[in-house]
Amino acid sequence: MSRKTVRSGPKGLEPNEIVKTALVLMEEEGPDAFSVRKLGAKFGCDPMAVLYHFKSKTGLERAMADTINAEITPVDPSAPWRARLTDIALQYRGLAHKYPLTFPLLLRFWITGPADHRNAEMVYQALADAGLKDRELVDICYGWYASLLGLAAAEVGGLLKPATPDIIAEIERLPSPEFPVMTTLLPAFADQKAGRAYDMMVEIVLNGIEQMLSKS
Amino acid sequence: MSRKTVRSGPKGLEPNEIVKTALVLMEEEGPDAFSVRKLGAKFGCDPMAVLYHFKSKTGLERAMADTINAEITPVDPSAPWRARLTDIALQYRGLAHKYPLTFPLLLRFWITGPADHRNAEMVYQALADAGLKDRELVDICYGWYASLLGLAAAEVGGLLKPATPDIIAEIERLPSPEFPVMTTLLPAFADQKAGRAYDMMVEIVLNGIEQMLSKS
DNA sequence: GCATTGATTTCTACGATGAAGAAATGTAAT
DNA sequence: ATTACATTTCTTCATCGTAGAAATCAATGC
Repeated sequence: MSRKTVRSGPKGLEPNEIVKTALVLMEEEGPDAFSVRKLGAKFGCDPMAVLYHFKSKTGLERAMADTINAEITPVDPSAPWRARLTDIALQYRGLAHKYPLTFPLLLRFWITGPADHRNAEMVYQALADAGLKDRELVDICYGWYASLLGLAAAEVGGLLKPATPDIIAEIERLPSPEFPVMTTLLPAFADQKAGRAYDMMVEIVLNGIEQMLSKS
Repeated sequence: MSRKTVRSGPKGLEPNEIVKTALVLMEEEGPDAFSVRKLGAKFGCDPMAVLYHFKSKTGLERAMADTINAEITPVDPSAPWRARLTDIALQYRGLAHKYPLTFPLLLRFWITGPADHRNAEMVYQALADAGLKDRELVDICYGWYASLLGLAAAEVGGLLKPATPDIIAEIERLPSPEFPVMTTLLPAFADQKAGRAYDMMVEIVLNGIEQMLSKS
């Protein structure tokens, strides 16, 4: 009546709203401190009320993952395949930066739901238009997706930030005999500005795919 | 007096042994059911005794991550750079298969500890030998590492296994209006045998890098 | 209007978890 | 023996996810 069309229940708790608020909470608290109880508190309702709409906390998290996946906007199907894939790649990077603490969920579930399928469909189409077929098509779609998520997750997840000295010291005390000079690289890692490495890797993979096309 | 032979404490609880047992427990229980208490039980000692050696559960997990990283065996420095990188890539895939439930820790910490640095050093060396320099070298070392872990994690983490029907139905009820034909791809995803896609992606990235070399 | 039905929401309770902090226990050096 | 120090245990606490029963509410059929 008062609401749009039909309210789902006494409190009008809608799954959509729950997920949206859950995303905010996750970004506020981080994956460790994120809890169903705190989420319930945000709605002023019992924790179990929100869990009712998803069967479990994991179900909720899956829905969160799929919801941010749904933020990927469709690419122009008439654009060249490389442009389409680059577009998608940049969008995923954007997602990772917008939801740095939620993004890792995508690598926990890998296949999240409908939005995920829609996105994979775009990649599939682009690769098909590039001229790939059958098994190669499937394999590379899979590979593209996995490496892309890895890259984006690494960028916001801490490949930039080295472990703190005391943590290193802690682990150092363990088994490893040899020790590397590589640490000099770390500051350079931290120089990772504006996703230069990301762009470069995307380019490299696309070039590799193109080369594979010309060979077959 | 002598360090090695003497046990560290009353119970002779050694960090090395703890981590080794922790890895077993993690593979038995999975990341959700893995707990410090159960680990303590395996040693017949108080849970806090194991936490004493690592400052927190997270510290222990970091040590676990670095320990499996340490299983990567050094590559032959005299081999051609492509062979070295391929070797490393395959070793990471092996790690993922050996510790499917522990491997995701590598994507949680990204930089885990000494063993991690040693491995990165090998990649760095290989890329340097390939002819890369400065910023490109750093960027691609970073990108190689991130996409590699993404690929390996995806293979054992479930990109093969589609979400169960009821989970899909659960999420379907949410926002997404359109729905794709892409689902037809999923069975083909599941056909991922013996890491064909993995090999192909490694090849593609290496080709892309080589191409970048010839351009500059 | 009223009872029924089915979908939500709340309540209570349970077992498990990570960890802080004090106390106890063992080992080694003086 | 005494001291100093490293390791282990014990107690306790706040928090967590969720099972299961009960309560609440909207809508439907009569």
